[in-house]
Amino acid sequence: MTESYYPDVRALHLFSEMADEHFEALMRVSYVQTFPPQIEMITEGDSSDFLHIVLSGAVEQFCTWNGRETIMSTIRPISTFILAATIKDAPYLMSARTLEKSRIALIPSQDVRAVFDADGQFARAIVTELAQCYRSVVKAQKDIKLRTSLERLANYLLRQQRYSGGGQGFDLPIEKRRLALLLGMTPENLSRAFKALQAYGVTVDGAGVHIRDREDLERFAKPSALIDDYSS
Amino acid sequence: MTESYYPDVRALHLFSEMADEHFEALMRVSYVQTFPPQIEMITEGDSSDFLHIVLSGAVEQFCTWNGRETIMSTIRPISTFILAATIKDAPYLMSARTLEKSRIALIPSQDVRAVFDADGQFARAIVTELAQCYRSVVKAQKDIKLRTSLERLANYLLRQQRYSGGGQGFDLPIEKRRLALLLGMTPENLSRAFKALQAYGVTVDGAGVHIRDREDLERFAKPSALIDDYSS
DNA sequence: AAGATCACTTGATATTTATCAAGCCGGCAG
DNA sequence: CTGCCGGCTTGATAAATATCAAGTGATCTT
Repeated sequence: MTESYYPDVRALHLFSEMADEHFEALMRVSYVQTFPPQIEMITEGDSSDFLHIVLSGAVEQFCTWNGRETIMSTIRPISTFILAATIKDAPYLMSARTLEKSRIALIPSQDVRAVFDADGQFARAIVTELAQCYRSVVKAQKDIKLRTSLERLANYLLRQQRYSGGGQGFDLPIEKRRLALLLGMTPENLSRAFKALQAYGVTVDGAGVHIRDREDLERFAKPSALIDDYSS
Repeated sequence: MTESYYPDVRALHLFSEMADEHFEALMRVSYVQTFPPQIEMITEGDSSDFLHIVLSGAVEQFCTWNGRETIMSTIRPISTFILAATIKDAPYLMSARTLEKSRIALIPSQDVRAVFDADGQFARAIVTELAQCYRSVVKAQKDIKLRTSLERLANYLLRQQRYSGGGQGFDLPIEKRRLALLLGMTPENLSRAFKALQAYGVTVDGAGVHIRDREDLERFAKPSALIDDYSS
């Protein structure tokens, strides 16, 4: 197995500041696996033996209960996931499946915990990352408890537009039926919600979205830094 | 100001393992303040200058957007809050108000961060605490995205029953109008939901709740360790 | 003790969201 | 090329949830 992914992992804020020897130690015990699309890599309730890093492809975290399913987040390269379960040595709260063919690096959880104790910089980075994850879920919680589905979609589109460079037109990064579950609604209602947003200058053609006048949409969506700004 | 609260704070998992000198250093720069009921101590968006610890009384975290309000959690002694904002040195995502007259200890955020770098045990404890907080929000998110309001109430009652000793009767720890917002519904619908749960042996008189047959209610509520077990 | 206030409840109604059942359409396999 | 399949859409309907408007009962205040 090639070591070509080391620099990419090293560049992650989680690993960028730690001592070389500790980074090397982690990389030596980790390995890379390639998964085909639509494979459930992690099932909620299982014990967390590895910290996962998405090197290429895409992974989604989802949860099920009583026959229902919802999507919690989509993870794209290069990022880690299930850090909290790894740290706490507790069962996964979310399942994960590949959306596309994906390369995943796996670092044994016990080694992550060991290096945490030995490397202060790494410990600092883990805490920052965890705090970031925590704040992201709090924002998601505010989004769903304070907004209607139409408002959630409008704000999602505004975030996505910004993320994709700020131009009027951009492509949805995931299928609509998945976006619906991510936003806490059904695919049918997502369809209707897109139509309802035409009144605010939003047009859709397949995965392509066009926002005629951002300010017009913002007047309806009322985006807030404390919900929609994923960088803080 | 008395130092009588030191042992209580020291007993928190967050502070129990750290070196004496570091604990003393934190306590020296911290102070205690007593707030009357219904005081907004923290407003979302403000910068996070202190880590807060509820010594007595009760505090609730809530969020607002576009004229709407929701409650995120209730914090009772002895526990910390807004740890993530303190660590990241980022704005608060949630506001906080006292429910009763409360004594709050305040530790300057910069000192928390400094001791974090100096004390590995403390760093470890912070990470564990943060991971716990993260997992709690994920569970809350699953609760609200996968369940109807009636199911959320049923599971809340089962959790509360267990928490209060497991007997058939127990008292709601917060007002019903607050419970409604915590569960993501209106007070009116909470009232109706209680009535609907009569069909499963739940009776309510004021703050008192009686569950005739736990198993009967569980058949409807379908509690899951991955949503309702707050200890893992 | 009388009046005011507030949490809670109830009923009627409106809105939001989900479900069910087709139908459309583009990609893909045979 | 043709037919099938899956994602998407649409319409009709049902269920869940919110809103509005009273009304009740307890507590607090004066």
